[in-house]
Amino acid sequence: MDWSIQEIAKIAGTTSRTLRHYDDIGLLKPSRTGHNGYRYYDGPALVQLQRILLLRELGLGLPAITEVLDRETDTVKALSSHLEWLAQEQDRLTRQIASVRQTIDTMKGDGKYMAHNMFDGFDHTQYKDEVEERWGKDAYAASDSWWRGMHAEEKQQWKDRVQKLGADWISAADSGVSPDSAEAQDLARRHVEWLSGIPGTPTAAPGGDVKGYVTGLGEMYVADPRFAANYGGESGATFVRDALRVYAEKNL
Amino acid sequence: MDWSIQEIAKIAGTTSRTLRHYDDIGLLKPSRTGHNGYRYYDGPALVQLQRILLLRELGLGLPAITEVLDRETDTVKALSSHLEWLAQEQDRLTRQIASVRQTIDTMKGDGKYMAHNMFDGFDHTQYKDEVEERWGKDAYAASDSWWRGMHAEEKQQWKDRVQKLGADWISAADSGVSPDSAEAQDLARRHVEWLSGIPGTPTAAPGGDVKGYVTGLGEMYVADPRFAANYGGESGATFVRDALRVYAEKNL
DNA sequence: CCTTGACCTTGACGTAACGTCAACCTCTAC
DNA sequence: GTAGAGGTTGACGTTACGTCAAGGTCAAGG
Repeated sequence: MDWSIQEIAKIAGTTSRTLRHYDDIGLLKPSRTGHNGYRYYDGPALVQLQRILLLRELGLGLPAITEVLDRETDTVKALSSHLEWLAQEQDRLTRQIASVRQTIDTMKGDGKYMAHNMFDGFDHTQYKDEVEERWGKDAYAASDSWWRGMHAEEKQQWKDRVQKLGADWISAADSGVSPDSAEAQDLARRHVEWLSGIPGTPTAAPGGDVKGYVTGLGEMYVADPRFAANYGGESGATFVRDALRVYAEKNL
Repeated sequence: MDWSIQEIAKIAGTTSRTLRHYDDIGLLKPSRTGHNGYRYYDGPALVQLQRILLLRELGLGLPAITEVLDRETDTVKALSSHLEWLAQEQDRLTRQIASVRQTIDTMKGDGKYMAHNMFDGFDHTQYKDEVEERWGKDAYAASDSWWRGMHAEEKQQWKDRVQKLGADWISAADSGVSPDSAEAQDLARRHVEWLSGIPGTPTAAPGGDVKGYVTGLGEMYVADPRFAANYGGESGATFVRDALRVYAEKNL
């Protein structure tokens, strides 16, 4: 008693294409082949097939399954190492989900903060439309008037300061010192001081969450590549973020 | 100021091949192309690239990234729907891990139980080597002596009973009734009664975890296709498992 | 005998995002 | 002139089949 290819496919809950594939890769050969080339499968073949499908559902790759069935590799052993891989994947996914959440929060975040952050080392007029679109006309207008209110020299000074700070961050990151080193922490102090010059920045006054602001800012440097680019790319931004986090924990 | 393909690759932390790929699929075109075909990238291109790499790290597909960058699709929206997908994946992984654990436990499980279970509808002599290998010579010998101790008629009766039970399970499963229906529960009762005839089966006596035994058995019917085949394949085995679980909960 | 439809076969492309040759051109330095 | 480093365009390989495409085979009916 044997079955045609479609029959076992139905019985086992798979497709004929899959069976042909398994035949091609030598995972499951038909028990008999008609003179016309038709594939026929018997009971033991069905049992094998169901083993295969079970292992596949558990996420094993076909090569691994082949090994288990052919070379008498211990099924438990194969599943155990597979389990490790699954655990790693789960871990990676968990972290990725956290990152995505963080990024989303940062992007649609407070708005007040973001609008100011947009000035971080950029010619903000370049981003007018985008700032308006993302954080509203008011946020843009407020910061814009602050900026416009400056004299040319002040503007230049500001830009120079930004540039110097960015350059120092990059060289510090490149030098390989750790984010909690004295050097990095001094940069963090300068960074926070500089931030305080932007209107709207929270202060140590009651209700001002300076600490949250600074750490959130750090996250954003990493999340948004336009900021990251100003700190030497993602690795640099990561360094800045870590340094700011340490600084905020200790001093704010 | 612009960079060659390897230069930005290094700056952004990726490879030149990737950049060529992005060029091919239209995700990121070089800002300039030399007369010799060389690709050159400028600052804005770098920023774009870093955006792309960020989104990619978050797990977005290149088509999705293209859509975000090209068609002004809202990044937050794209990330949000991506987050849903990630959550689903995480869920799937979690369930798969549980299944693999279950299967591993079942396979290397108690041994005592497994050895007996091997008789479940099979000519156990057919599996002598495997039983010995997986659960030890003692387990096999014990069950074997029980089986050998039977008269031919007894053996035949036993086999008939097994066959009848299996057939009834299959027809019940096919009939579409639910596992907690009276019919299925009556089959479960017969199943447990039948099991009690096998030496080594736990009893209601102190220390005998009949409930755990029966539910574990059900899991194994699903996990091992050789058993599943006796109950009409995986769907049938699933039905048996569910029915046994309900029965065990209520009566054991 | 011929047709029709259901079922079978092999062959081959497509999928995601590049890694990895292969064959060949270009630029800089000695 | 010639390395040697770097650039270019193909094109195959990767996972597990889905999905045509083109063409035999088989049972039933006219």
